Amino acid sequence: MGLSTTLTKPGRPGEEAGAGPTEPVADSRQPANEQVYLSLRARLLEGALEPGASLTLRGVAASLGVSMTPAREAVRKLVAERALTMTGSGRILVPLPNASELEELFAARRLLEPELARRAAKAASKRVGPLLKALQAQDDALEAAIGAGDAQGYVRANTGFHATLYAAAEAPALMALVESIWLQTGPTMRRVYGVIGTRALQDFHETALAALSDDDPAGLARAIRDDVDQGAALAAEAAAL
Amino acid sequence: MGLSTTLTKPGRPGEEAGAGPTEPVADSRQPANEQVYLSLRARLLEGALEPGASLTLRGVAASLGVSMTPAREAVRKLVAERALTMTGSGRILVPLPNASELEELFAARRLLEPELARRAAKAASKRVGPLLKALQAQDDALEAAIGAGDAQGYVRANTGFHATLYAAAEAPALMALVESIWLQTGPTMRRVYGVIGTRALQDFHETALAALSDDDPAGLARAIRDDVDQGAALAAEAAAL
DNA sequence: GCTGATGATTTGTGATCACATTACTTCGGC
DNA sequence: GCCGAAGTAATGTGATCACAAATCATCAGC
Repeated sequence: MGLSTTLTKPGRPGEEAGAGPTEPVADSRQPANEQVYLSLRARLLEGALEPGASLTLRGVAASLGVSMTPAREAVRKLVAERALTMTGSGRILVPLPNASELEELFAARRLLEPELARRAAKAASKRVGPLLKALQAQDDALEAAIGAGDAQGYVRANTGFHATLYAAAEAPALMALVESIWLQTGPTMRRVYGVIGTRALQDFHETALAALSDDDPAGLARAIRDDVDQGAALAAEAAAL
Repeated sequence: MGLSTTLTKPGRPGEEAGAGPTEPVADSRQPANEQVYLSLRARLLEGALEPGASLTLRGVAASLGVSMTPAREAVRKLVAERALTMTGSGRILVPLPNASELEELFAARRLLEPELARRAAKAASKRVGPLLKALQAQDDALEAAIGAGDAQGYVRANTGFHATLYAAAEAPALMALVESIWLQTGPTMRRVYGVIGTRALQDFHETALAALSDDDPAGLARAIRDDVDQGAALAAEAAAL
């Protein structure tokens, strides 16, 4: 049984839809609520959870083999990060940001991410080698996912590229803000994959890598801004879908 | 008994320090966890909770007359918003952002708030009257708090001014990001009051009001940016304190 | 065939308890 | 007087239960 994620119009109350089975975690000495949180978070980031789908505390708890309490902690943490929504009556849903909210989220990304990129470039300017290599790997994974038609892998590799870059900035507070945004755009970003190919896309990741190796923080920031803008355009298109 | 907020080096385990008594809420039909959340959040925003102070779930619960469960929900929500911190062992404390984190937070404010101000100006351009009046009231309260030596009132009025302005932008996603930042800077902002007067301060709120009534979004955004910059300078000074 | 009410079920919330871990206090030794 | 160890108290976590509210399914009526 999955996460008890059901679409808004499921067949029966007990029926489970979407997201495949999740192993009962079990092992590490991490608190249970953290494990549930990470599990849900990863699915959200990758867009594995359908926007509009609903989950239940008991369902989440059962699917990960824990009690209701840690499931509650995890879900409410995600709700606090706006990665999940609770209706007034307490129903938990994967949010479906409307066009206006999506615009806001990308506006915020456009403001914050170039700054993070600039800081990363400055911080890593001494030793760009390892960073470039890691970014190249993420970008390869991204292209591979596109080639393989793996929408989930595409979203994961794309956020991975940005996350790897910004990690070099060593700015935890800014990073937390950006991650919160990603969590919110995650579910819809998956749909973006569907419109890829309907537009001529420019590879700003390549531009970013070039700027980084040229030790050009401003150029890197510009490339990231363009990349976010392109993503915003795709998202706007996908949202209308 | 307060919120069981104890400084890091309190007299005895059961002893309560800081933050005065809080009425047991009780009334409205809001869920208990929300009431606890709002109560803690308000104190955090106003800087009523000393940075570095520690709270306990049982203490919070007892002071508001609820059980441990809603206290947990509220505290963890605040932790998710980085308004509270949990040590690896689970101790809850009011975070004391270091200079570097403070710089990040103000950098984010500097990026996001002018945008929010610009949007507010555009959205309210048809009817600036009521907004101007509300902002003027907040600004009067701010000056009154300064005159009265009320540090808590100062912080409340200052964030109130910004909150009132940005509310006109009707951008909930952006607003949520900014509020998360305020929650993080809140405790240290109280200290800012201590260094006011040691510097010649310019009243950018006045400039902002003028730009708003002149229907000048760019000018308003500039004024807000300057205001944030000034706040950053004060905070940097206060942090060294 | 469709809409409306009614009943059973599921849902989140809050409370309480046991437990492992951590922090604190106290007391002994140098 | 200061430091370190042992015992004690306190803390967050997780589980379980009762309950009120809301949802969904079923079915009667038109």
